[in-house]
Amino acid sequence: MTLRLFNTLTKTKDDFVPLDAKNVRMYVCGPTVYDFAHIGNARPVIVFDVLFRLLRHTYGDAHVTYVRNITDVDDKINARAAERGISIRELTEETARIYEEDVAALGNLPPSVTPRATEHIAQMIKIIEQLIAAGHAYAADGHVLFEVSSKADYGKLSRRSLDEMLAGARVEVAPYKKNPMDFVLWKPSEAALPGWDSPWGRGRPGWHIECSAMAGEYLGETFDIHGGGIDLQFPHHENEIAQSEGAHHGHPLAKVWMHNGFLQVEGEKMSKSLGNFFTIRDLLADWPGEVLRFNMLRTHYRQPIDFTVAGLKESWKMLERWYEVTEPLVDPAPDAAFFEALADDLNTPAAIASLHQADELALAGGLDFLGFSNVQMKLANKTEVDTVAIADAIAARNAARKNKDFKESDRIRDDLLAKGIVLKDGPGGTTWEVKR
RNA sequence: GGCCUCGUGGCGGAGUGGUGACGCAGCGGAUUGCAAAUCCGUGAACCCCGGUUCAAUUCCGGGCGUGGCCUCCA
Repeated sequence: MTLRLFNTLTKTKDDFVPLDAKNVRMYVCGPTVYDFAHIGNARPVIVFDVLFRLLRHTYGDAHVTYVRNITDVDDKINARAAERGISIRELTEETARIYEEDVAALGNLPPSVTPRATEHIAQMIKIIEQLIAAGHAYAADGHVLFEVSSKADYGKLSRRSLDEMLAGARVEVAPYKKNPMDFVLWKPSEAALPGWDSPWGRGRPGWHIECSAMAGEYLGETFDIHGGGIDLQFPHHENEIAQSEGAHHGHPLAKVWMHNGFLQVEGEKMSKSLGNFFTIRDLLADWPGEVLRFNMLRTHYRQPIDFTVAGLKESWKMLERWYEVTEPLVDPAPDAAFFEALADDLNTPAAIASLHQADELALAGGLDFLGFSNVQMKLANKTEVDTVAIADAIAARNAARKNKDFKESDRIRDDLLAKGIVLKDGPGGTTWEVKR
């Protein structure tokens, strides 16, 4: 089985050949921790978690390093902390903790390393010094800026030239910039804001440098896969490339760049003003994490996805049916069709479709492989109801049915239904579930 | 305005130069005291206009529409 991945850099789907099969390396941009993560943020986490699982399966658990950072220094963070009247540290710690809980509830494995930006300031400063030495950056007015014109291939990831970008021309014009497209690597910090001593005075990093620093620290100059949302392609990833390659004598940052598509909600852009803005936490209150995860994987990662309640219901139904079939199995293993689908650029919809044709063992194996455990589904179905009272009612109803007292048996059934309990009479007896 | 993305049946969603996946819903049947659940069966699609070809949903060109980026809202 050969893994094939679509590379945004080349726009082609190529065979994946690791730089070092003993240590396959992947970096995915994590959250800036200033607020709850929303369902759109969940997509790359889930998608690249599946890739992480597939890489571990292929190369061995001990031979894959997956880094997903936490950005805990940012102007949005500063603003939010001031707004809430709490310290920056309190805000970032609280938000990061919630984030970890949320992504765990969605069935994601923890990455190998979860570095924090504020713990890598020294590495950022080092890269900036290297960039200045290499003629890719300049200090001006307390700032350090990356000089985009110094790198001939700037724009190669997003396939746009400097001329094209300037044509759009809505960039911030600052007097200290040589070129309007030059972007900030380091900027001065006033006393009230977080700051670190640097060769350019007390300051704080620009937006993109933290990823270059952390990727370099844990994965080396060049690694295998860099992932993130398509919205990060420009400017974030483009600038990461410029910084890392500029500091590393032009050595490529990542061999394969992968980008997941955008998410919409009920056919519309998710936004607070439209009232269709959902945090992961909101959704977890109403839906098992597995259902949210399954719903995400039913669409190929590069396609746009429309997140709908109807889709969630369908996902729940499919999962539940499968769980009923697979529950007693102990030693599951996915089949070849399943892996072939995943190996083809992470084609999760095709992999899921293969499960409909699979035998029970392969079905259970496929579900397990994709991170579906059934734990939350069971909880969602059994919590906050009186299971003893339900069992009693079922016994009473079955006794009535035996006596052909259907008026009484139907009364009991309707009574339970009114409490949100649906009965199912199967060949093995009567079971129940919570109505949705 | 520039660059890019996507457009498949009621819905979701793969895939392919020629025998039209799969799932959900629907419909028919089995089962059931009646339902629900379950099982079996089943109709239905490739945005528009050109081009290439014996043959296009699939390749090429144009158009229309969706969405994204160009503004440190993923």
